[in-house]
Amino acid sequence: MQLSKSSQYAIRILAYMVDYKDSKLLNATELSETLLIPYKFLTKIMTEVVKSGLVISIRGRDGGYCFAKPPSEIKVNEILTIFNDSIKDEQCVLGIGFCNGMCKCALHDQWMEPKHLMQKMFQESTLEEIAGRGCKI
Amino acid sequence: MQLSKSSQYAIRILAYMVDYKDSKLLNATELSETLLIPYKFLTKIMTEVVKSGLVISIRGRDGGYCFAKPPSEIKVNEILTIFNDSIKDEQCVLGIGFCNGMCKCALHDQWMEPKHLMQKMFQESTLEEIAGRGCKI
DNA sequence: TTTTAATTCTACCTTTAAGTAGTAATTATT
DNA sequence: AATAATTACTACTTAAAGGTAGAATTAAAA
Ligand code: SF4
Ligand code: SF4
Repeated sequence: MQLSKSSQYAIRILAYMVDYKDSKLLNATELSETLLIPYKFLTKIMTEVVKSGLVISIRGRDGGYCFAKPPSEIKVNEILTIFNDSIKDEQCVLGIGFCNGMCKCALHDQWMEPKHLMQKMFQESTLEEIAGRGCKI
Repeated sequence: MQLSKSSQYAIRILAYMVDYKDSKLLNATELSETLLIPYKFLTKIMTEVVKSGLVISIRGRDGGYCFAKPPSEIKVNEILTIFNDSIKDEQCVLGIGFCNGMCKCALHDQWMEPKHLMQKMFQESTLEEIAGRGCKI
């Protein structure tokens, strides 16, 4: 019952980057050290994030990462989508897979509410919003 | 964002068993075939469920499984506990791990509500209840 | 133009979850 | 007592997630 490490790390990275969105590029070494995320894993993840279009990377000396669009316009769900962790409508706790109106599994009714809350949480929260709360780790 | 296969299967198996709780023992072959769960995996899972004390197994010819206590007294959460899938209070979407009141992660506040709903769902639902709903797969 | 610091690419390694195989132990039936 | 049908045990295999290594590429700065 957790997001994948890739999604977890990506959210933390981008949330951290919000604070520097107008000031400077953040490079992988700095992100890795302050967020305590393995450097090589971080770069692998960020390469995917860059390919998704959320972030721009500048290669070479003095390079780093910055947002491709304002973090106020980036929904958390967009990050999850990159790693295929977005919660789909048909996704079930029990993961049976053939969930339609006809045949629902034993926990279906009670699962709907927390599922929708999580979908809402991910689809409506922007990076800007969540970065404003909590501490920066 | 899903339960482990072990927990998923165990819930389905026990929910199915509720319908036969007073009539007969159910054996692994029958459970495996009707629930489409790999036989060898099913027996492995059931051995753990038996060890947990929720279910009794009768070995040898005409053997099988039956409940050790009425399914109306078995909470879904007891099943999850066997496979270490129970949702702990300190468990986070972002899984950072040092979640205390002092330092909360970016999604903490929004995560609390669905988390509590899921905990409630698992801790309060009995096998009897969930078996009454949905179809038997 | 060389050096240096950065990302990206390709490939691999490690750990965990999921699943399989074979055999031993147990028990009712014949 | 032998047989057949059942669970339990031990060990292995496979697949996926998580993580690492090293070289290639890029671009600023000296
Ligand atoms: S029946 Fe409902 S709870 Fe079960 S798998 Fe389908 S959507 Fe999920
Ligand atoms: S701060 Fe809250 S949401 Fe984040 S890991 Fe801790 S408990 Fe979970």
